[in-house]
Amino acid sequence: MEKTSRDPAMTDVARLAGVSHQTVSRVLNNHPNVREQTRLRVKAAIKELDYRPNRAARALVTGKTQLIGVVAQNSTLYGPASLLSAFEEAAGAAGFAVSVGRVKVLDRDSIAAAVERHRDQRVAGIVVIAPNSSAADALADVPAGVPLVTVDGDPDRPTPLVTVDQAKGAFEATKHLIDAGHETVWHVSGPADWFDAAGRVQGWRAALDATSAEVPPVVAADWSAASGYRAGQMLARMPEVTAVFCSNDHLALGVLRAMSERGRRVPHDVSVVGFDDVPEAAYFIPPLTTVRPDFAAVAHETLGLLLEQVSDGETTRPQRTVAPMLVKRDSVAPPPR
Amino acid sequence: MEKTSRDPAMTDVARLAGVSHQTVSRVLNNHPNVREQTRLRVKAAIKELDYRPNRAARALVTGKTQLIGVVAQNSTLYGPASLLSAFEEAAGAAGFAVSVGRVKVLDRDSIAAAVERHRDQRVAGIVVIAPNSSAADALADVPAGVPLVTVDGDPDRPTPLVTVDQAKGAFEATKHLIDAGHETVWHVSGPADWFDAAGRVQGWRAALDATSAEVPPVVAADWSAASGYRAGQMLARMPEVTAVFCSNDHLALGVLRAMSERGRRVPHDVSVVGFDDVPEAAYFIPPLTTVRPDFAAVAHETLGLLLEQVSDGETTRPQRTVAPMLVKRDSVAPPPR
DNA sequence: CGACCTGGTGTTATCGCTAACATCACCGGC
DNA sequence: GCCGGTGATGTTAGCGATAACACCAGGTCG
Repeated sequence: MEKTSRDPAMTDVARLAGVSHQTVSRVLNNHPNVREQTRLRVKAAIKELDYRPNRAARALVTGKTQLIGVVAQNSTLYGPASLLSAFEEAAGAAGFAVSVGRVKVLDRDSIAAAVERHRDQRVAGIVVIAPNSSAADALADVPAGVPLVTVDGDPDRPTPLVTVDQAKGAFEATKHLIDAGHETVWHVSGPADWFDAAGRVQGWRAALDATSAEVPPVVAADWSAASGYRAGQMLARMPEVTAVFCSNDHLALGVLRAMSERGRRVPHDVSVVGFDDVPEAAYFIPPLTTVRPDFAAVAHETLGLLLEQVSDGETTRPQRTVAPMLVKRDSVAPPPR
Repeated sequence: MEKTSRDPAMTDVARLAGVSHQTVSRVLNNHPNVREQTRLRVKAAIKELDYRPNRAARALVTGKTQLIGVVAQNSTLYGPASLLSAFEEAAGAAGFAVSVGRVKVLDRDSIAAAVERHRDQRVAGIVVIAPNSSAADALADVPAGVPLVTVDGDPDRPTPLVTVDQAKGAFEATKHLIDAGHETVWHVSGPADWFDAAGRVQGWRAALDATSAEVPPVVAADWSAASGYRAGQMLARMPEVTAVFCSNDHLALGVLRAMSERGRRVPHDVSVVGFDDVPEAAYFIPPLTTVRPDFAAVAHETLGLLLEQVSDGETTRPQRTVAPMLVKRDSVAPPPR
């Protein structure tokens, strides 16, 4: 039986088209100085042979790959998962393959190891989804010279960074509640070491300060519905609580449930706003008013920033922020009189 | 300013160690015929220069890459997301990089395009997460000869496939309810075109048949909590319903909530079992008895099957199944008398 | 004691591509 | 009508690894 012959190479295309392999290369790379007729002949030959350029050979001679490495945590949290998914799509559309290095915990060693694996692969650039402080710390170890963009990372660090404008979203959510007539707004917060959570606290506080509203204590939680439920049980018992801004939709779901169990109707007695706009948010009872981050936009900005670094070596505007959008549904109403 | 000189190559290591580059290659690839002393000298040189082999060069000469392509849907559903995450980890541990090609919808064209992108990259093999029938259909277009493993795909197709044993998990869940004393078990199902959902229906029915229990009509839903809630509202009104097996935990959550709103206590009045064991399941009220698929095991099997194909060209046992585990919590009790 | 193996090493060719330079026909301008 | 420019193409030289073969010392064996 005959062994399957090797994949067609550039010379095979060249032979079929009656040109040199270099001309084939020129056609492939859209060089200007190729006669139209020749270009067509070459393209026909490429199609006929189902020729695909060998990326390894190209990478070898150019010293560049079309690969982007992403370091992400091994979690299924909505925010990071959406971000990753959006980034893969954006990079794919730009002709880059995305290699994902998963990490169990966001600590220094794991992240350093994941970055090393990517460097071994000679990725063109690396994106790190670093939503909490331990992850951000780990980036100090990454040697300079590797194009690197942090997503969801520490806004106080000078590394190139793209984030959702958490503070702005939180500000708008809070202001929306105040505008509805609430005297003040309580806040159920995510984990303190997450930048997302910190930014949302900051925006919430700013909105209260702007109208000289009293600032109640932050109710600390993690990102889970369970912890939102616990926080909600507490808040439901306090009659002065008429408006709650939750750091994400799952927390809000927990609060919604606690309120409902205590007989406090949403939005009639208590208004609730979330953050993330998870797919189910519109099906909560009542449909949840929330803040929608534009993950696709974050992904695009990230890719742009990274490719800028890849080509220029340096970046002029290292930090970019994407404004989220308030999505009004049915969980906000004026306070009861 | 001096331009950063190029990365060290094998010859640089060779020069430093006083050997030929071929000897360096032998050390790197663990060839037997290298003197121990030489091996150590070479290793020291590698370390000193922080040398990393150029994968492009290796791929060029060997014709193989260390890349695995994965095609997955652009969704954040718990099952597929966990699977992807687990696979990335497993492949990473085995020294393979994983390139993810996201697809917006699981239709023929999108999947074919994603597969083509991976073939362009000359991945060693491709994994397709194809949880519903349209995705499985699309695989008919994939040319033979590319190592390919389907995860969560159509069990009736002859392609190499790894799945959770949905039927077994559903069987056990249902049997657990029957063993607790329930006369029959109702089922809230996922979308009919998903294999996961179909397998769970099948297992549920088998368990009922095995004990000659009456088989109530399937309550059809999608995967969302919202649809589970709607199904639950209906079931809660029917006093003869004492046990419900839900096709996933989110559905179960919706059912739980509907039951609670109607004053039917879980597990005292109605028992509920879910599927997936999402992280929050232990924090539902009551903590949910559910079926836990072993995503890590699925990932390992998948990788194994793929690498077998890569090396052998053919596979002997093309279909593998991973048994899930029943996790007993507090949502199951004997029926009320 | 010379032929032969064998473990350790070096030399050379090669993978498929792009960059750089070479070639050549043809053009316009003085 | 010769010169230099320019557009279209071909030729050659690597990129950095592995594979195949060559080589050489030292031991084994007939």
